[in-house]
Amino acid sequence: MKEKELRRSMAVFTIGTVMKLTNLTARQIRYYEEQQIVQPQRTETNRRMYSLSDVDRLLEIKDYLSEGLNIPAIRRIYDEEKQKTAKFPEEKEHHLTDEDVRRILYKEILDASGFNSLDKNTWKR
DNA sequence: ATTCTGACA
DNA sequence: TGTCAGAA
Repeated sequence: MKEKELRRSMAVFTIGTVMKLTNLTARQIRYYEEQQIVQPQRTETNRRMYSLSDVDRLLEIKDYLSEGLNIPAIRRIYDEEKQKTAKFPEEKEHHLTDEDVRRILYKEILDASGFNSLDKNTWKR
C-alpha cells in the first residue's frame, strides 16, 4: 500500500482547483501555509501545487477551525503527529489513536476559549 | 487568464 | 479575511 501513499502525496492541483475542492478562498489557503499548517510544493515558476493529502488537510483544518481551535493549536496537532511518525516510521496508519486526538482536541478547545480555570484532572482520560 | 507577494482606505 | 496593485 505504498503506491497509494505515493499518489496521495503527489502535488497535482493548482490553488485554483483546491479552492473549488475546499470552498476556501485563495487568501485563506495561502494564510494557512504562512501559519505552517500546510506545505504545498512549488513549481519552477513559483506556483503552489497541492496533493490529495494537502486537500484533505485543508478540509480537516476547516473542521478544526469550526470546532473552535486556533491556528497555533492546529499547528501543534500536526507537529505532534509528525513527532510520532518519526518515532514509529513503521506504523504508517494509526499515528494517533482516536483517544489521543480527543484528549488533545479537548485541551486545545479549552485553551482557545480561554476556559483554563478548570482543574486539568477534571477532563483527563 | 491565473497566481504570487506585499500592503492596508 | 477581503481586496487591490504590480509582477511573473
